Amino acid sequence: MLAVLADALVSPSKSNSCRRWDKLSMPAEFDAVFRARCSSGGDLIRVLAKTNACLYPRLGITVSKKICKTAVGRNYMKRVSRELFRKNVEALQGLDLVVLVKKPFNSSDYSQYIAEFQAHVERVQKCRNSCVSSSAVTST
RNA sequence: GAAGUCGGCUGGACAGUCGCCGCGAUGCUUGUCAUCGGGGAGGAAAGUCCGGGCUCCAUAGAGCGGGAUGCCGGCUAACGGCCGGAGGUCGCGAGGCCAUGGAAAGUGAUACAGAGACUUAAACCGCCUAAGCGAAUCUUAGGAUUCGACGGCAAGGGUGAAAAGGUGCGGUAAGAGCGCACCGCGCAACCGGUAACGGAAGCGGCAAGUUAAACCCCAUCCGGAGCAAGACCAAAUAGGGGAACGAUGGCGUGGCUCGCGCUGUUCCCGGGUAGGUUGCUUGAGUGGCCAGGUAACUGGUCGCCUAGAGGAAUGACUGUCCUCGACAGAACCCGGCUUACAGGCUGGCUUCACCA
RNA sequence: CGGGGUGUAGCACAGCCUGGUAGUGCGCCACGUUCGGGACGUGGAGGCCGGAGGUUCGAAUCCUCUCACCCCGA
Repeated sequence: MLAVLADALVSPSKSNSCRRWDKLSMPAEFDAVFRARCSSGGDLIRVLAKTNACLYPRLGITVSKKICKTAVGRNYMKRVSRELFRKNVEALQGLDLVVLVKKPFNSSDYSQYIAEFQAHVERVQKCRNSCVSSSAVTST
Protein backbone atom coordinates (compact mmCIF):
# COMPACT_ATOMS: atom_id res chain seq x y z
CA MET A 1 0.00 0.00 0.00
CA LEU A 2 2.69 2.41 1.01
CA ALA A 3 4.96 1.37 -1.82
CA VAL A 4 2.22 1.85 -4.38
CA LEU A 5 1.49 5.30 -3.03
CA ALA A 6 5.15 6.19 -3.15
CA ASP A 7 5.41 4.97 -6.72
CA ALA A 8 2.45 7.08 -7.68
CA LEU A 9 4.14 10.06 -6.08
CA VAL A 10 7.54 9.53 -7.65
CA SER A 11 6.69 8.24 -11.12
CA PRO A 12 5.29 11.43 -12.69
CA SER A 13 8.36 13.42 -11.70
CA LYS A 14 10.55 10.84 -13.42
CA SER A 15 8.59 10.50 -16.66
CA ASN A 16 7.24 14.02 -17.02
CA SER A 17 9.40 17.10 -17.25
CA CYS A 18 7.05 19.32 -15.33
CA ARG A 19 7.94 21.70 -12.56
CA ARG A 20 9.08 19.76 -9.58
CA TRP A 21 8.48 22.07 -6.59
CA ASP A 22 6.30 24.84 -5.19
CA LYS A 23 6.22 27.44 -2.45
CA LEU A 24 4.31 27.72 0.78
CA SER A 25 2.41 30.97 0.84
CA MET A 26 -0.54 30.82 3.23
CA PRO A 27 0.03 31.26 6.99
CA ALA A 28 -2.18 28.21 7.57
CA GLU A 29 0.27 26.01 5.61
CA PHE A 30 3.14 27.27 7.77
CA ASP A 31 1.14 26.53 10.91
CA ALA A 32 0.47 22.99 9.68
CA VAL A 33 4.20 22.35 9.29
CA PHE A 34 4.94 23.84 12.71
CA ARG A 35 2.30 21.61 14.30
CA ALA A 36 3.83 18.45 12.73
CA ARG A 37 6.77 18.82 15.17
CA CYS A 38 9.30 17.08 12.90
CA SER A 39 12.30 19.36 13.14
CA SER A 40 16.06 19.37 12.95
CA GLY A 41 17.98 22.22 14.54
CA GLY A 42 21.50 23.44 13.90
CA ASP A 43 23.76 26.41 14.48
CA LEU A 44 22.53 28.53 11.61
CA ILE A 45 19.07 27.22 10.76
CA ARG A 46 16.26 24.99 11.95
CA VAL A 47 14.37 22.83 9.41
CA LEU A 48 10.83 21.62 9.93
CA ALA A 49 9.12 19.01 7.74
CA LYS A 50 5.72 17.46 7.15
CA THR A 51 4.32 15.07 4.57
CA ASN A 52 1.98 16.66 2.08
CA ALA A 53 -0.65 15.52 -0.41
CA CYS A 54 0.95 17.17 -3.44
CA LEU A 55 3.01 15.58 -6.20
CA TYR A 56 6.03 17.76 -5.41
CA PRO A 57 7.80 19.19 -2.36
CA ARG A 58 7.00 22.66 -1.10
CA LEU A 59 9.28 25.19 0.61
CA GLY A 60 8.72 28.03 3.04
CA ILE A 61 11.49 30.25 4.41
CA THR A 62 11.37 32.49 7.46
CA VAL A 63 13.98 35.18 8.08
CA SER A 64 12.94 37.71 10.68
CA LYS A 65 14.02 41.31 10.66
CA LYS A 66 15.72 40.75 14.01
CA ILE A 67 18.17 38.29 12.41
CA CYS A 68 19.29 40.67 9.67
CA LYS A 69 18.24 44.29 9.42
CA THR A 70 18.95 44.81 5.73
CA ALA A 71 16.86 43.45 2.88
CA VAL A 72 20.03 42.48 1.01
CA GLY A 73 21.08 40.10 3.75
CA ARG A 74 17.64 38.54 4.11
CA ASN A 75 17.33 38.08 0.35
CA TYR A 76 20.71 36.35 0.24
CA MET A 77 19.73 33.85 2.93
CA LYS A 78 16.42 33.05 1.25
CA ARG A 79 18.07 32.72 -2.16
CA VAL A 80 20.73 30.32 -0.94
CA SER A 81 18.16 28.25 0.91
CA ARG A 82 15.99 27.99 -2.20
CA GLU A 83 18.95 26.91 -4.31
CA LEU A 84 19.91 24.12 -1.92
CA PHE A 85 16.28 23.05 -1.75
CA ARG A 86 16.15 22.75 -5.54
CA LYS A 87 19.33 20.70 -5.57
CA ASN A 88 17.81 18.27 -3.08
CA VAL A 89 14.36 18.04 -4.66
CA GLU A 90 14.80 14.32 -5.44
CA ALA A 91 15.44 13.54 -1.79
CA LEU A 92 12.54 15.62 -0.50
CA GLN A 93 9.65 14.25 -2.54
CA GLY A 94 6.29 14.57 -0.80
CA LEU A 95 7.46 16.89 1.96
CA ASP A 96 6.56 20.38 3.06
CA LEU A 97 9.69 22.09 4.36
CA VAL A 98 10.07 25.24 6.46
CA VAL A 99 13.51 26.75 6.92
CA LEU A 100 13.86 28.94 10.00
CA VAL A 101 17.02 31.08 9.95
CA LYS A 102 18.41 31.46 13.44
CA LYS A 103 21.71 33.26 12.90
CA PRO A 104 22.83 35.57 10.10
CA PHE A 105 25.31 34.25 7.58
CA ASN A 106 26.92 35.51 4.38
CA SER A 107 28.96 34.20 1.48
CA SER A 108 32.01 33.47 3.68
CA ASP A 109 29.91 30.93 5.64
CA TYR A 110 28.60 29.30 2.45
CA SER A 111 30.49 25.98 2.76
CA GLN A 112 29.44 25.61 6.38
CA TYR A 113 25.84 26.32 5.38
CA ILE A 114 25.94 23.65 2.64
CA ALA A 115 27.18 21.02 5.09
CA GLU A 116 24.55 21.92 7.64
CA PHE A 117 21.73 21.89 5.10
CA GLN A 118 22.74 18.47 3.82
CA ALA A 119 22.77 17.13 7.39
CA HIS A 120 19.32 18.57 7.97
CA VAL A 121 18.02 16.92 4.79
CA GLU A 122 19.20 13.53 6.01
CA ARG A 123 17.73 13.99 9.48
CA VAL A 124 14.45 15.12 8.01
CA GLN A 125 14.32 11.85 6.08
CA LYS A 126 14.10 10.01 9.41
CA CYS A 127 11.37 12.35 10.51
CA ARG A 128 9.43 11.53 7.38
CA ASN A 129 9.40 7.82 8.12
CA SER A 130 7.92 8.45 11.57
CA CYS A 131 5.46 10.91 10.18
CA VAL A 132 4.38 8.58 7.41
CA SER A 133 3.93 5.68 9.81
CA SER A 134 1.99 7.82 12.25
CA SER A 135 -0.21 9.18 9.47
CA ALA A 136 -0.72 5.65 8.19
CA VAL A 137 -1.76 4.54 11.67
CA THR A 138 -4.22 7.39 11.98
CA SER A 139 -5.59 6.79 8.50
CA THR A 140 -6.19 3.12 9.16
C1' G B 1 55.62 70.73 -3.01
C1' A B 2 52.55 71.22 1.53
C1' A B 3 48.05 72.71 3.82
C1' G B 4 43.10 74.04 2.80
C1' U B 5 38.45 74.94 0.31
C1' C B 6 34.47 74.19 -3.27
C1' G B 7 32.59 71.00 -6.91
C1' G B 8 32.08 66.86 -10.80
C1' C B 9 32.50 61.58 -12.17
C1' U B 10 32.87 56.47 -10.63
C1' G B 11 31.04 52.55 -7.15
C1' G B 12 36.02 45.96 -9.04
C1' A B 13 37.33 44.00 -14.34
C1' C B 14 37.55 39.76 -17.81
C1' A B 15 36.54 34.47 -19.21
C1' G B 16 34.06 29.69 -18.29
C1' U B 17 30.44 26.08 -15.82
C1' C B 18 25.88 25.27 -13.00
C1' G B 19 21.48 27.98 -11.44
C1' C B 20 17.29 32.37 -10.75
C1' C B 21 13.00 36.12 -13.01
C1' G B 22 10.35 38.23 -17.15
C1' C B 23 10.20 38.88 -22.75
C1' G B 24 10.44 37.14 -28.07
C1' A B 25 10.78 33.13 -31.65
C1' U B 26 10.50 27.92 -32.75
C1' G B 27 8.88 22.83 -31.59
C1' C B 28 4.79 19.43 -30.09
C1' U B 29 3.57 15.88 -25.89
C1' U B 30 -0.30 22.51 -25.46
C1' G B 31 2.79 22.14 -20.35
C1' U B 32 4.09 24.38 -13.36
C1' C B 33 7.35 21.89 -21.02
C1' A B 34 11.94 22.00 -24.07
C1' U B 35 15.52 24.64 -27.25
C1' C B 36 17.50 29.17 -29.10
C1' G B 37 17.96 34.56 -28.78
C1' G B 38 17.95 38.88 -25.93
C1' G B 39 17.22 41.70 -21.19
C1' G B 40 17.57 41.88 -15.76
C1' A B 41 18.51 47.07 -9.14
C1' G B 42 20.97 52.28 -7.03
C1' G B 43 23.72 56.81 -6.15
C1' A B 44 21.49 56.63 -2.68
C1' A B 45 16.74 51.93 -4.93
C1' A B 46 16.74 54.03 1.97
C1' G B 47 14.27 57.73 5.47
C1' U B 48 9.15 59.23 3.87
C1' C B 49 10.86 65.22 4.99
C1' C B 50 8.58 68.24 0.78
C1' G B 51 6.62 68.98 -4.31
C1' G B 52 4.03 67.13 -8.61
C1' G B 53 1.93 63.50 -12.34
C1' C B 54 -1.89 59.62 -12.43
C1' U B 55 -6.81 57.53 -10.28
C1' C B 56 -11.57 58.10 -7.68
C1' C B 57 -14.62 61.40 -4.93
C1' A B 58 -18.39 67.06 -8.47
C1' U B 59 -15.16 69.96 -14.17
C1' A B 60 -12.59 70.61 -7.13
C1' G B 61 -16.69 74.87 -5.83
C1' A B 62 -17.94 79.08 -1.45
C1' G B 63 -17.20 80.52 3.82
C1' C B 64 -15.06 79.57 8.64
C1' G B 65 -11.28 76.86 10.80
C1' G B 66 -6.41 74.59 10.13
C1' G B 67 -1.55 74.07 7.97
C1' A B 68 2.91 75.54 5.27
C1' U B 69 6.37 79.11 3.52
C1' G B 70 8.89 84.01 4.72
C1' C B 71 15.47 89.33 2.27
C1' C B 72 15.11 90.32 -3.49
C1' G B 73 14.98 88.59 -8.62
C1' G B 74 14.80 84.37 -11.71
C1' C B 75 14.24 78.86 -13.14
C1' U B 76 10.52 75.07 -12.95
C1' A B 77 4.87 70.97 -13.92
C1' A B 78 5.58 72.26 -8.80
C1' C B 79 8.43 72.85 -4.39
C1' G B 80 10.45 74.00 1.89
C1' G B 81 14.46 72.72 -4.30
C1' C B 82 18.10 75.06 -7.62
C1' C B 83 20.66 79.54 -9.79
C1' G B 84 22.07 84.70 -9.38
C1' G B 85 22.18 88.97 -6.20
C1' A B 86 21.68 91.92 -1.23
C1' G B 87 22.54 92.11 4.07
C1' G B 88 24.54 89.92 8.65
C1' U B 89 28.30 86.84 10.74
C1' C B 90 32.95 83.52 10.98
C1' G B 91 37.71 82.88 8.48
C1' C B 92 44.51 85.85 6.61
C1' G B 93 42.06 83.97 2.15
C1' A B 94 39.48 80.73 -1.39
C1' G B 95 35.03 80.23 0.94
C1' G B 96 31.41 78.56 5.07
C1' C B 97 26.83 79.49 7.83
C1' C B 98 22.00 82.31 8.39
C1' A B 99 13.31 80.23 9.24
C1' U B 100 16.86 87.05 6.99
C1' G B 101 8.90 90.07 6.76
C1' G B 102 6.47 93.09 10.94
C1' A B 103 7.92 94.79 18.08
C1' A B 104 4.94 103.26 16.80
C1' A B 105 -1.88 97.11 15.35
C1' G B 106 -2.78 94.61 19.84
C1' U B 107 -2.14 90.73 23.93
C1' G B 108 1.47 88.26 26.83
C1' A B 109 6.48 86.67 28.90
C1' U B 110 11.06 88.61 31.05
C1' A B 111 12.44 83.47 36.78
C1' C B 112 16.37 84.30 40.60
C1' A B 113 19.31 88.33 42.06
C1' G B 114 18.97 93.51 42.61
C1' A B 115 17.43 99.92 45.47
C1' G B 116 15.20 99.78 40.74
C1' A B 117 12.91 95.59 34.97
C1' C B 118 9.34 99.25 31.32
C1' U B 119 2.19 104.55 31.09
C1' U B 120 10.64 108.75 30.28
C1' A B 121 11.49 102.90 35.88
C1' A B 122 14.44 103.38 40.33
C1' A B 123 18.33 105.33 44.65
C1' C B 124 21.20 100.49 48.64
C1' C B 125 26.35 102.04 49.08
C1' G B 126 27.77 106.69 47.10
C1' C B 127 28.57 112.19 45.43
C1' C B 128 26.69 117.25 46.79
C1' U B 129 24.57 120.87 50.38
C1' A B 130 24.84 126.08 45.53
C1' A B 131 19.75 128.64 46.48
C1' G B 132 15.86 128.56 50.60
C1' C B 133 15.39 126.35 56.24
C1' G B 134 17.35 125.03 61.29
C1' A B 135 21.49 124.67 64.82
C1' A B 136 26.55 125.62 66.56
C1' U B 137 31.14 128.51 66.40
C1' C B 138 33.68 132.95 64.92
C1' U B 139 32.78 138.05 63.80
C1' U B 140 31.26 145.21 65.38
C1' A B 141 28.12 144.52 61.23
C1' G B 142 27.80 142.41 56.51
C1' G B 143 29.13 137.66 56.53
C1' A B 144 32.35 133.08 56.92
C1' U B 145 33.01 127.94 58.51
C1' U B 146 30.92 123.34 60.27
C1' C B 147 26.73 120.12 61.04
C1' G B 148 21.67 118.58 60.00
C1' A B 149 17.07 117.81 57.62
C1' C B 150 14.33 118.79 53.25
C1' G B 151 16.38 118.16 48.79
C1' G B 152 19.62 117.69 44.18
C1' C B 153 22.54 113.89 41.08
C1' A B 154 22.96 109.39 38.18
C1' A B 155 29.55 110.00 37.50
C1' G B 156 31.50 105.49 40.33
C1' G B 157 30.49 100.63 43.15
C1' G B 158 27.27 96.51 43.39
C1' U B 159 23.00 92.96 40.98
C1' G B 160 21.63 90.90 36.49
C1' A B 161 21.10 88.03 30.11
C1' A B 162 19.49 93.13 29.87
C1' A B 163 19.98 99.22 34.08
C1' A B 164 18.09 104.17 28.34
C1' G B 165 25.02 105.79 23.67
C1' G B 166 31.13 105.89 23.96
C1' U B 167 35.79 108.93 24.54
C1' G B 168 37.74 113.76 25.55
C1' C B 169 37.15 118.89 26.85
C1' G B 170 34.09 122.50 28.94
C1' G B 171 30.54 123.14 32.64
C1' U B 172 28.64 122.46 37.84
C1' A B 173 27.53 122.48 44.73
C1' A B 174 27.82 117.61 42.77
C1' G B 175 26.39 116.00 38.20
C1' A B 176 23.96 115.07 33.65
C1' G B 177 23.95 115.47 25.57
C1' C B 178 23.58 120.38 29.82
C1' G B 179 27.11 122.45 25.69
C1' C B 180 31.03 121.31 22.04
C1' A B 181 34.48 117.93 18.95
C1' C B 182 35.05 112.97 17.06
C1' C B 183 32.81 108.06 16.79
C1' G B 184 28.18 105.37 16.97
C1' C B 185 22.69 105.80 16.24
C1' G B 186 17.80 107.51 14.12
C1' C B 187 15.15 110.22 10.13
C1' A B 188 16.24 111.52 5.25
C1' A B 189 15.86 115.37 0.11
C1' C B 190 18.47 113.39 -3.87
C1' C B 191 21.35 109.64 -6.80
C1' G B 192 22.24 104.31 -8.49
C1' G B 193 19.55 99.60 -8.91
C1' U B 194 13.67 95.68 -11.86
C1' A B 195 14.04 94.82 -6.51
C1' A B 196 16.23 93.49 -1.85
C1' C B 197 19.50 97.25 -0.91
C1' G B 198 23.67 100.72 -1.37
C1' G B 199 25.63 105.86 -1.35
C1' A B 200 24.34 110.52 0.70
C1' A B 201 23.54 116.73 1.31
C1' G B 202 20.95 117.92 5.48
C1' C B 203 18.25 117.36 10.11
C1' G B 204 17.80 115.26 15.23
C1' G B 205 20.95 115.44 21.40
C1' C B 206 19.70 110.25 21.10
C1' A B 207 14.56 107.69 21.17
C1' A B 208 10.61 102.13 26.81
C1' G B 209 15.27 96.94 25.52
C1' U B 210 14.59 91.57 24.26
C1' U B 211 11.24 87.72 22.72
C1' A B 212 6.98 86.59 16.83
C1' A B 213 11.30 78.48 16.18
C1' A B 214 4.93 83.02 22.32
C1' C B 215 -0.17 84.30 20.58
C1' C B 216 -0.60 87.44 16.61
C1' C B 217 -0.45 90.89 11.98
C1' C B 218 0.99 91.07 6.75
C1' A B 219 2.12 88.58 1.94
C1' U B 220 1.94 84.02 -0.94
C1' C B 221 0.23 78.96 -1.33
C1' C B 222 -2.73 74.52 0.07
C1' G B 223 -9.96 70.36 -1.36
C1' G B 224 -9.63 64.96 0.40
C1' A B 225 -7.86 60.14 -0.12
C1' G B 226 -4.34 57.08 -2.16
C1' C B 227 -2.04 51.76 -7.16
C1' A B 228 -4.45 47.29 -1.39
C1' A B 229 -6.13 54.31 -5.94
C1' G B 230 -9.15 52.66 -9.72
C1' A B 231 -11.10 49.72 -14.15
C1' C B 232 -12.68 45.03 -16.37
C1' C B 233 -14.02 39.65 -16.43
C1' A B 234 -16.37 36.43 -13.24
C1' A B 235 -17.64 31.07 -10.01
C1' A B 236 -20.83 30.40 -5.89
C1' U B 237 -24.56 32.50 -2.76
C1' A B 238 -28.35 36.13 -2.08
C1' G B 239 -31.65 39.69 -4.26
C1' G B 240 -35.55 36.81 1.66
C1' G B 241 -38.22 37.11 6.79
C1' G B 242 -39.54 40.08 11.31
C1' A B 243 -39.76 44.81 14.13
C1' A B 244 -39.38 50.17 14.61
C1' C B 245 -39.07 55.20 12.64
C1' G B 246 -40.74 58.62 8.92
C1' A B 247 -37.91 62.50 4.01
C1' U B 248 -35.64 70.13 7.74
C1' G B 249 -33.54 62.01 7.13
C1' G B 250 -29.23 58.88 5.54
C1' C B 251 -24.79 57.95 2.57
C1' G B 252 -20.76 59.73 -0.70
C1' U B 253 -17.31 63.57 2.22
C1' G B 254 -12.46 64.21 4.74
C1' G B 255 -12.55 69.54 11.03
C1' C B 256 -17.44 72.23 10.48
C1' U B 257 -21.31 74.84 7.54
C1' C B 258 -23.20 75.68 2.64
C1' G B 259 -23.41 73.50 -1.97
C1' C B 260 -23.35 69.11 -5.29
C1' G B 261 -24.54 63.75 -6.42
C1' C B 262 -27.17 59.32 -5.00
C1' U B 263 -30.95 57.27 -2.06
C1' G B 264 -36.39 55.55 2.23
C1' U B 265 -33.51 54.58 6.85
C1' U B 266 -32.20 51.72 11.28
C1' C B 267 -32.01 47.12 14.19
C1' C B 268 -32.35 41.53 14.53
C1' C B 269 -32.14 36.58 11.92
C1' G B 270 -30.25 34.21 7.45
C1' G B 271 -26.86 34.41 3.17
C1' G B 272 -22.27 36.49 1.35
C1' U B 273 -17.02 38.60 1.01
C1' A B 274 -13.35 33.58 -3.83
C1' G B 275 -10.35 34.00 -8.02
C1' G B 276 -8.30 36.13 -12.53
C1' U B 277 -6.92 40.21 -16.00
C1' U B 278 -5.41 45.17 -16.02
C1' G B 279 -3.40 49.62 -13.95
C1' C B 280 2.65 48.37 -15.07
C1' U B 281 6.21 51.12 -17.47
C1' U B 282 7.96 55.67 -23.56
C1' G B 283 8.88 59.19 -19.61
C1' A B 284 8.28 66.89 -17.08
C1' G B 285 13.11 60.12 -20.23
C1' U B 286 18.24 60.02 -21.83
C1' G B 287 23.27 60.76 -25.09
C1' G B 288 25.68 63.96 -28.90
C1' C B 289 25.64 68.65 -31.55
C1' C B 290 23.83 73.74 -32.33
C1' A B 291 21.53 78.28 -30.37
C1' G B 292 19.88 81.72 -26.16
C1' G B 293 21.12 82.92 -20.99
C1' U B 294 26.28 85.11 -15.89
C1' A B 295 23.80 80.60 -14.17
C1' A B 296 19.83 77.34 -12.76
C1' C B 297 17.48 76.28 -17.23
C1' U B 298 15.13 76.61 -22.08
C1' G B 299 14.54 75.77 -27.49
C1' G B 300 15.92 73.03 -32.02
C1' U B 301 17.88 68.70 -34.36
C1' C B 302 19.93 63.65 -34.83
C1' G B 303 20.11 59.07 -32.31
C1' C B 304 18.71 55.32 -28.19
C1' C B 305 14.94 52.01 -25.53
C1' U B 306 17.07 50.93 -20.46
C1' A B 307 13.72 45.60 -14.69
C1' G B 308 8.41 45.16 -14.27
C1' A B 309 7.71 41.15 -9.82
C1' G B 310 3.27 39.83 -6.66
C1' G B 311 5.71 36.35 -0.03
C1' A B 312 8.92 39.25 -4.32
C1' A B 313 14.32 37.70 -9.63
C1' U B 314 21.58 38.64 -9.78
C1' G B 315 23.96 33.59 -6.48
C1' A B 316 27.77 29.52 -6.14
C1' C B 317 32.30 27.56 -8.03
C1' U B 318 36.94 27.93 -11.07
C1' G B 319 40.98 30.91 -13.37
C1' U B 320 43.72 35.74 -14.12
C1' C B 321 44.67 40.83 -12.47
C1' C B 322 44.44 45.06 -9.13
C1' U B 323 44.18 49.47 -4.95
C1' C B 324 41.34 42.98 -2.45
C1' G B 325 35.76 45.75 -3.26
C1' A B 326 31.89 50.24 1.36
C1' C B 327 26.72 51.61 2.10
C1' A B 328 23.22 48.69 0.55
C1' G B 329 17.87 45.74 -3.23
C1' A B 330 13.12 48.65 -7.59
C1' A B 331 7.26 47.38 -5.85
C1' C B 332 2.63 53.20 -9.67
C1' C B 333 6.06 56.97 -11.74
C1' C B 334 8.99 61.47 -11.61
C1' G B 335 11.67 66.39 -9.38
C1' G B 336 14.28 67.58 -4.92
C1' C B 337 15.99 67.33 0.29
C1' U B 338 18.12 64.42 4.18
C1' U B 339 20.76 60.28 5.97
C1' A B 340 24.54 55.84 5.11
C1' C B 341 29.11 54.93 2.34
C1' A B 342 35.73 51.20 1.29
C1' G B 343 38.01 53.62 -1.96
C1' G B 344 39.50 55.64 -6.87
C1' C B 345 39.75 59.50 -10.83
C1' U B 346 39.43 64.62 -11.99
C1' G B 347 38.69 70.24 -12.21
C1' G B 348 38.56 75.40 -10.19
C1' C B 349 40.37 78.55 -6.40
C1' U B 350 43.17 80.24 -1.77
C1' U B 351 47.46 80.50 1.64
C1' C B 352 52.53 79.25 2.57
C1' A B 353 57.42 77.52 0.95
C1' C B 354 61.10 76.87 -2.97
C1' C B 355 63.10 77.64 -8.03
C1' A B 356 63.33 80.72 -12.45
C1' C C 1 2.07 51.50 1.24
C1' G C 2 -0.25 54.93 4.48
C1' G C 3 -1.30 56.92 9.47
C1' G C 4 -0.07 57.59 14.69
C1' G C 5 2.68 57.26 19.26
C1' U C 6 6.77 56.61 22.94
C1' G C 7 12.13 57.37 24.54
C1' U C 8 13.16 60.98 31.76
C1' A C 9 16.73 57.14 38.36
C1' G C 10 17.44 49.69 38.38
C1' C C 11 11.68 49.22 36.86
C1' A C 12 6.79 51.65 35.82
C1' C C 13 5.36 56.59 34.98
C1' A C 14 4.48 62.38 35.98
C1' G C 15 6.55 67.13 34.42
C1' C C 16 6.51 69.40 28.11
C1' C C 17 0.83 72.42 25.78
C1' U C 18 2.00 77.76 29.20
C1' G C 19 10.73 77.67 28.92
C1' G C 20 13.91 79.27 34.76
C1' U C 21 13.13 74.30 41.22
C1' A C 22 13.63 67.43 37.47
C1' G C 23 9.25 64.74 40.88
C1' U C 24 5.92 60.12 42.39
C1' G C 25 5.43 54.77 43.48
C1' C C 26 8.14 50.16 43.83
C1' G C 27 13.23 48.83 44.43
C1' C C 28 18.47 50.08 46.80
C1' C C 29 21.58 51.90 51.20
C1' A C 30 21.93 53.46 56.46
C1' C C 31 19.62 54.03 61.21
C1' G C 32 15.51 52.97 64.61
C1' U C 33 11.89 49.20 66.13
C1' U C 34 12.24 43.24 67.04
C1' C C 35 15.35 37.75 70.29
C1' G C 36 15.82 37.67 64.64
C1' G C 37 13.16 38.58 59.93
C1' G C 38 8.94 40.93 57.55
C1' A C 39 5.91 45.12 58.00
C1' C C 40 6.40 50.13 59.84
C1' G C 41 9.04 54.96 60.90
C1' U C 42 13.22 58.43 59.80
C1' G C 43 17.14 59.90 56.67
C1' G C 44 20.00 59.27 52.11
C1' A C 45 22.14 57.95 47.32
C1' G C 46 21.09 57.38 42.25
C1' G C 47 19.05 60.79 36.12
C1' C C 48 24.03 66.18 31.79
C1' C C 49 15.74 63.87 30.39
C1' G C 50 17.59 58.65 23.12
C1' G C 51 21.50 61.58 19.81
C1' A C 52 23.09 66.15 16.99
C1' G C 53 22.24 71.20 15.69
C1' G C 54 19.44 75.78 16.20
C1' U C 55 16.04 79.84 18.63
C1' U C 56 16.54 82.18 23.52
C1' C C 57 19.85 85.62 28.72
C1' G C 58 18.35 80.50 29.77
C1' A C 59 15.73 74.21 26.63
C1' A C 60 13.52 67.79 29.56
C1' U C 61 10.00 71.59 27.56
C1' C C 62 10.04 75.41 21.41
C1' C C 63 11.98 74.26 16.08
C1' U C 64 14.78 71.12 12.48
C1' C C 65 17.37 66.65 11.37
C1' U C 66 18.42 61.79 13.04
C1' C C 67 18.39 56.79 15.80
C1' A C 68 15.75 52.99 18.22
C1' C C 69 11.10 50.75 19.76
C1' C C 70 5.78 50.14 19.59
C1' C C 71 0.73 50.42 17.73
C1' C C 72 -3.12 50.89 13.93
C1' G C 73 -5.56 50.68 8.74
C1' A C 74 -6.17 48.35 3.96
